[in-house]
Amino acid sequence: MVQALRHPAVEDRPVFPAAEVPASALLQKLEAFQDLSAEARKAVSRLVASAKDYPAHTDILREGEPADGVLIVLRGFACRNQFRQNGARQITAFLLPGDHCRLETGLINRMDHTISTLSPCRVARVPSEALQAVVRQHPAVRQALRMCILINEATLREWIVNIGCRTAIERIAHLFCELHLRLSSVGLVRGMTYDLPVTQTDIAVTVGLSNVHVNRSLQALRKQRLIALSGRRLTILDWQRLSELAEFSPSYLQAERRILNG
Amino acid sequence: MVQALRHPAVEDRPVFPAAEVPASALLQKLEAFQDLSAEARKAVSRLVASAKDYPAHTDILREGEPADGVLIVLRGFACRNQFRQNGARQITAFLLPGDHCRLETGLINRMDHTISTLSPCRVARVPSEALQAVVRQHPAVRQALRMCILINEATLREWIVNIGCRTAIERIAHLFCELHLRLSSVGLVRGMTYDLPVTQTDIAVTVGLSNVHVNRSLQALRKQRLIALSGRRLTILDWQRLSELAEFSPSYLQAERRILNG
DNA sequence: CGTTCCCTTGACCTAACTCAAAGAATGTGG
DNA sequence: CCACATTCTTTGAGTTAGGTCAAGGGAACG
Repeated sequence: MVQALRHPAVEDRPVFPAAEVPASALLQKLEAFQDLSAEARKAVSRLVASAKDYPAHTDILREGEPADGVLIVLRGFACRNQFRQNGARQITAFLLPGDHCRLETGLINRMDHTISTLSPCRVARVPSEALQAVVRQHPAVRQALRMCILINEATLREWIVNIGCRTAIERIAHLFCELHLRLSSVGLVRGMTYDLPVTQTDIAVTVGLSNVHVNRSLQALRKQRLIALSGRRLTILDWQRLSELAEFSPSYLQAERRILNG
Repeated sequence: MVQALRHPAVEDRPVFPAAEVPASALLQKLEAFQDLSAEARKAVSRLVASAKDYPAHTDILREGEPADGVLIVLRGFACRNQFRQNGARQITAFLLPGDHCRLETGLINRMDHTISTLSPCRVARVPSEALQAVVRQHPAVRQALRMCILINEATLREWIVNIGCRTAIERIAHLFCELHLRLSSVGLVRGMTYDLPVTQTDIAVTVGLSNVHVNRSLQALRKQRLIALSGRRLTILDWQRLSELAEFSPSYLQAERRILNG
């Protein structure tokens, strides 16, 4: 069922209604880096079997709470948040389906920031020991997870560049390109469209702008026919021009580019 | 030899002339996290024995070059740089004495950014195998290095917050507080003074501002008697107020606060 | 002792912010 | 299924933090 997305006159239904979200994003992501044996797949699946559902805008782990192990997002968008005393907030990472984040904070095993959901999420919390066991038995899993960690780090650096020296439009364009690639690697992109279950204020807090200015920049992107965005569904109308505008070079995500500009 | 630093009327000699930089910053840093046996210390020392000296403003590793293993800075300030096509630059990390950075970039073992010196540096490049060997024999070293990695990551997040939602003055104040703590953990702070062998433009490129505005913000910090800065030597005159201004909370560095405000 | 790099200052500009309020959606309870 | 409440998005008007350009003054370096 290929979609005709030539015109932004799009229906506003989600691309992936909750029921038909592709199964294990986690496996899909890991297998992009390493072939996994049937047992490895099973072991990984068991790890996340006890995942729980969280509504949107809910804290999964608050700053100061003791924490250990990893958190794995299976469905929905979550994020890492840091707060300032004046109430200002900064999102320092998006956690998409298949993403994991380490919770070990070293000596002091307490969160130094908050992890919360942006949309409704399904999230597994995996204790260190369980993870260690799997990783010890399945080196391929260890290797794949290590790749994820490297990518996460490269992404943090890329975000610093984004916020540090790009204009408002460029920042947003860059974010959209990044999300496209990350989501497509876990099968959550159809054509050039993906669900972006996030408010404009969330985007603002991610790229270091005000919500008003994000709104205006989005309109500029729409006017230039680079994107269509409504009802929390984003379509990239012109990948070529959008990625050029953002100076987006996907190598930091270590993903093969399977972007075909429709 | 305690210094009288009540007045910013300071002599402009470096705090640590090249000759008397404290020996192995690396060991000092690792031992802040883990006690090391004599053999472990020796093994680590051997690892960095082949360090080379680089002049200021020199690329150690350029974007696109194949790379592997780790880089360990023993003396001087280095940094990770990312460039934009228009020539704009963003520093995404400071590499201080004792800091290391992984060079494995995963599948594609190529640098996705450049590492260069800010001041003259002594840097060791350690191949994976050599490091692996040491780490395998000395779990304490592995553990300490793991801590460093977690701290590096937390620092990246903190920088995103810094650039994303603080004012110019706050950003610079935050950077100075961070550097103070990091340098003091490797014995490179005397009283409240440390060498900051970096231009104002470097600072600008670090915190996402223009050099002109950094200059003006520095003057504001001086006028408020929070810092003294001249001849590449920084003195924090009022840690209390400076860290409050920056909303600096040192926990992400996992260092015991041994800050005594003179 | 000249050259180069760095810091400083001034004048002007603009990208992005704030405040405020009106429409759209979306959700909720009756 | 409708009425109400809430949360988002959009728009307008005015402000400001920080940028740009340009040029002079120091300090450092070969």
